Amino acid sequence: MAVTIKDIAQQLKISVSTVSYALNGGPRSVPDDVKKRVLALARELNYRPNRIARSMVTGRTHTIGVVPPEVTEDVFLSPYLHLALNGIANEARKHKQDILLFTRYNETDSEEMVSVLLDGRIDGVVFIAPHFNHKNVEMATSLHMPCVTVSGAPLEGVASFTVNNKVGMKAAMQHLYDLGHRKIGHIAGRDDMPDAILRLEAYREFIQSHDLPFHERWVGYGEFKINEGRDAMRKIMSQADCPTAITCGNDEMAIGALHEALQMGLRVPQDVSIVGFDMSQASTDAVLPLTTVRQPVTDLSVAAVKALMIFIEGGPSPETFILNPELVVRASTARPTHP
Amino acid sequence: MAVTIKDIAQQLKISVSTVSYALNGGPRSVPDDVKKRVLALARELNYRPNRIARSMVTGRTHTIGVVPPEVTEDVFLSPYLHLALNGIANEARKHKQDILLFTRYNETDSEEMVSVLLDGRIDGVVFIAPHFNHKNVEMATSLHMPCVTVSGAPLEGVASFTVNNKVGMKAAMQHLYDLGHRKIGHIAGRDDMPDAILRLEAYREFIQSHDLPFHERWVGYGEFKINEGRDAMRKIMSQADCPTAITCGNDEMAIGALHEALQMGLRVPQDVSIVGFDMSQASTDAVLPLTTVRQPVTDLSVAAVKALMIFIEGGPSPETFILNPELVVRASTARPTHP
DNA sequence: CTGTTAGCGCATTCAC
DNA sequence: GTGAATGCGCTAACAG
Repeated sequence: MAVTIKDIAQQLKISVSTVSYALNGGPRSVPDDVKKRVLALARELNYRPNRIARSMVTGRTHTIGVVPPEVTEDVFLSPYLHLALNGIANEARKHKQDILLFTRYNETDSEEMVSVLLDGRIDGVVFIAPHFNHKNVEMATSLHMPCVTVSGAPLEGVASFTVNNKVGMKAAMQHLYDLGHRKIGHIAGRDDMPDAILRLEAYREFIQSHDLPFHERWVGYGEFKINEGRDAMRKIMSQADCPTAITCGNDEMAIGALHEALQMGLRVPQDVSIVGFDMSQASTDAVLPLTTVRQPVTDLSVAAVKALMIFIEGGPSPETFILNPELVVRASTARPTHP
Repeated sequence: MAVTIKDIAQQLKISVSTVSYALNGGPRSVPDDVKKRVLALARELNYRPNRIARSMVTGRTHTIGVVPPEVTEDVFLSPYLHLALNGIANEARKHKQDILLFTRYNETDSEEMVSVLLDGRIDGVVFIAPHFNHKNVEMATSLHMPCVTVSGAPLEGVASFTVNNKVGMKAAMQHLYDLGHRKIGHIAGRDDMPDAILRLEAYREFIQSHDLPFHERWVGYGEFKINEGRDAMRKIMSQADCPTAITCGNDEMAIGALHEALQMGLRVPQDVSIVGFDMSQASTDAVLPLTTVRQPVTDLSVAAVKALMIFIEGGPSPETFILNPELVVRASTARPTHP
């Protein structure tokens, strides 16, 4: 049995309230000698305040929740999630908040999911890249749980911290266009992920607005993973009439595409240019540094937590923040050698 | 104000215990019609059980804590941590446990740290690669908090799930030796991290037992990060008399070493062979797939959580598990061309 | 079979 | 200035 303030009170023959005030340094003052004795005994008995009990009465837990995009095996292998988590952890530490990682809610059952969120263990929650169909976020907000999202869908009444995906992909396309590319393909991410959809749309819009040739067979689909990038690349580049450049929904698929291209005997960037999205560490460490669209996920996460904390502490509601991403030109793009 | 079982009881003019039993399906039976009405009203009122309150009485939180090796800015960028976290999350989900990530304890102040751990929010804790000086782990254990460690130091009375670092490094050295290498250098990790120390020791022991030449200037030191691998490699390989092969304390530094070698105009593996440690994803995605010692961190984490849960649920204490790692030979090693 | 009640550990209000 | 008492929401022992 753990030692409680009651134990201390009894041994010192004083009341629990006095002990509580002495331990917390207020709000009511306690004579110095009494305070000293309380502190001494607390240390001697190895007293640890029970935060659960404190939460019951204060309503604050000093813990913020983090909900990953989905709950499947190995979600925590996603580089995107790492960056977000890192930013969240960095900022949370500054606010003396710990992080509760939800591992087991059920995306398909909003009821259950929201119950888990609202069960009292957290003061607020950060959703990482929620899907379009993520009713949970809206439900949680409407039930007065402070929420923000990092990336993902712009949702009704929920502040989102994200980059302008269309601006980013447009910059990638413009870069290729300026280099002289006219036959440009795309490897898109999950079709239920807002970011992926917007990037694909921007690709299509650029193709149209610049009267570039478009073939559905120049577009591949994956779920943001490296192997899917490989598969899509193989399909696209093994056609007789294939593009000279590829934009990708994220860096991982771009790296997969890069590896596959090399394995197919293509030279990058001479035979095919590749552009990623995110500027992940992997894109820097790749065989050759990837040209990519920089999405400062860590910074966005920091901003999201900052706004969330202000709200939790009684400040104004967080507001959506959309950053224009910049293109980072590195070694995976060049002018086409045989246009 | 959130709705409670008391609200439901009042509206239905029944007792809170009946509501509680109806909601929880036991331990005492409730007539079907009453149960039905309770469930209906609960749904209608959007009732959510408060887990904090439940924890107060049951003593269980269904949350396990995770403590990173240290709490500095950007710890969550460590690939090693990702693998561990991923395994922990995978297994935790199976046990319906969420994860509390400690972001703010102070490693230098064990008192404070332990207080945070023991404040009632978790049922047990996984320490990831604790340093040698990690008094906290032993203290937490002695205060009856169920603990396990993944990797890191073998600590008094705490079950550790780790690989045999010496066996792993020895295998790496033997592989190079068998290829014909006699001049072998090493890039070691942090000198306060048990794993790094053991790997360095194994390197030294192999050198001695095989009567290989040893120079302190062939040994570099880093903190497991990619840039430190670069720096160490540059120092080592820019000497007139330099090694033909390098073993590294982890994959990240090996990748740094690889990049630096290439940048220095050296061919890998012809001019210099490089062996990593971990078999991280990055080691597979690198410019050329790294020969490395496979440390199945994810699997170890899964095993650690499994054992932890058994203990939490009243089973036997977890026991230390030490796995012999295997060498994975890939493209970064070959026989020396000019020995 | 069901209602009343005693805590869980703490912060805080109320009464002295 | 200090002790007693209340309640946070819930579970489970106890009493009817």
